[in-house]
Amino acid sequence: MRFSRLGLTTLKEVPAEAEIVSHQLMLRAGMIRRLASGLFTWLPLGLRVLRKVETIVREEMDRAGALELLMPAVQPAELWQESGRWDQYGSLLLRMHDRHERPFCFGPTHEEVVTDIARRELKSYRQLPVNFYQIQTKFRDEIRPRFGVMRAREFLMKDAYSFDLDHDGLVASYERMHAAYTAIFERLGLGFRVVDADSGEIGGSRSQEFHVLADSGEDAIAWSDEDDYASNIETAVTLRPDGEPPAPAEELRRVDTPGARSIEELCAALDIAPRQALKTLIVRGTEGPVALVLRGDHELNAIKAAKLPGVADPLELAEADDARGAGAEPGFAGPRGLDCPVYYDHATALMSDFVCGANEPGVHLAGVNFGRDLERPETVDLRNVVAGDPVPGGKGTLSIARGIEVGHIFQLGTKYSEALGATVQDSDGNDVPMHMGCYGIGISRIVGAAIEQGHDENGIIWPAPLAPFDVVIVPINMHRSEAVREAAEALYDELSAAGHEVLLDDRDARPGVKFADAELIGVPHRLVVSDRGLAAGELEYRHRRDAEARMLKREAALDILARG
RNA sequence: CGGGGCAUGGCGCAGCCUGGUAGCGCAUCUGCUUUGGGAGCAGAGGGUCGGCGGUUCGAAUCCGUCUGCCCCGACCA
Repeated sequence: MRFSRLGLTTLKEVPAEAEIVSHQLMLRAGMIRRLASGLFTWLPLGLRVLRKVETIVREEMDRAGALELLMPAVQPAELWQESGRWDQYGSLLLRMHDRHERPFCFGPTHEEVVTDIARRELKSYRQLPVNFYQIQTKFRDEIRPRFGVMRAREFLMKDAYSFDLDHDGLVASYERMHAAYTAIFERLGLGFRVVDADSGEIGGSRSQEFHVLADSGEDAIAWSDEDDYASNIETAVTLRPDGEPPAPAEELRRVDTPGARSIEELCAALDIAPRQALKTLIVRGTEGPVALVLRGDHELNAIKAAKLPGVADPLELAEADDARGAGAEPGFAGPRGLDCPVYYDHATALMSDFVCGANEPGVHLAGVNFGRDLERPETVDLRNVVAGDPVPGGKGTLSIARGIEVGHIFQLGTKYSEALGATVQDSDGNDVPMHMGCYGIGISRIVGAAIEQGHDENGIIWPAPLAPFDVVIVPINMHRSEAVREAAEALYDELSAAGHEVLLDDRDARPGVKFADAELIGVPHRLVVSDRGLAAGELEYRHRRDAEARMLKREAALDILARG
């Protein structure tokens, strides 16, 4: 490809709409352009990268024995009514009507459609296992699209669905996908981690997420430094600590704390550390409010809390009046004297001489102790893990990093096959619902994630398998030197013929402009052709990751490229 | 949806407070010079100042309203 034919305009300045590096660089490099919130055009340069990801995913899915098909993006409402999700899915689902006023939606996912195919096509256990997949545009009407292609409303996704006769078969299919995903992310050259995850709305028993590690990631993931435990922080388990709290050293007393409604304000007012305070949250319950009590420096885990008996799911704070009805004063709530169920987090078990709300405006209690001022509580897992927490398996401690969720695999079980009547005959001639798994990869999100992981102040640094071109030829003064032109053209032809994806910067521009664009776009190998080098039979070579360029004999430079 | 902000050529911004000729840098086009890290000079094109309504002799500027976009929260590949 000749640069002059690429139709590309790069930007020196960062468009104001872009918050994170990957979005900024994709705009600056001319990979994408925004059409509306969460909707993007992939320009030729960006599309080349998207296709690379797509190709690798397709090859590995095929290798794992999955069968590619292509389902409609637009789906009839009746299928969603059959599964019960037409009403459940909410406004994430883009709904529409055809000319006959029949309701449809733009598919956010394809469990319903694929299960419909399966119930029509799969009749016998002898046809199983089957894994159908597609690479297709999805639409989810996200409440807040952001970060460019990372959380777009329209995006490219690989979604796969496995069908097995029984649970054991499902587990085997699931393991095959786990292995295929691992192979995919390794081939893509991305640093990633697999973690246990909440199965969420989709339902089912087991689920794991594949995260590309990056500081800008929206998820926090925790893993063990000694065994293979790894989990999204949403589901990472905290343990009940061993031992007893220290004996009380202080008397229970009231302290005036006007205006100290948060832990931060309380600690500032009393000059204590957050871990010496108790945080009491009053949330909605199925029968009146429920109190959740945590150590002041810990964060409530809403997913864990919503699963506790008597707590409303999804988790919501109680109205102030409801809280007062249970004896709690919002902003100054504490467990003492409450008239509602109270859940204590494990970590509170070892606290002594702590501070908590007195359930009166402007007043807290200090020197509070369990066993004396409060009943010694049963504790539950309520909080997010923090770095240094013990690993649930018992060995080592947890580390925490941020990740971008690029893949998610689920064991669905029979939820959809039962709802839609997707059964096969087993060897005894009985109709049994198939056991399903589903497996997603965010193709377009991976492009953004790769940039989050690979960039510097000059632009993108692609992993080799994703680069839009693998080598860029920068001729110096090509438009004045016939020798340079001929050498550059010859090199271009030779490398192209050898199977390289070559970008020839044939623009009549100054070298600095070409260097800057080559680095912005992130082409891994750069060859500079100049009169100076030609006289010595040399080319200048520099890898995108190298600090300095070096002069090499032509053959030596070509040798580097040949080795990839 | 709740809270906050912004909207002026393709991109980044100024002008608005205190109403009166729409401006700067980058990008684009032409010419000349230049040519190893985002060149210089000269010239050119491109904006109904987000839409609608109001106030006024006169609105980018003041008022109202709608829309779009961005940020913080819940959601997700």
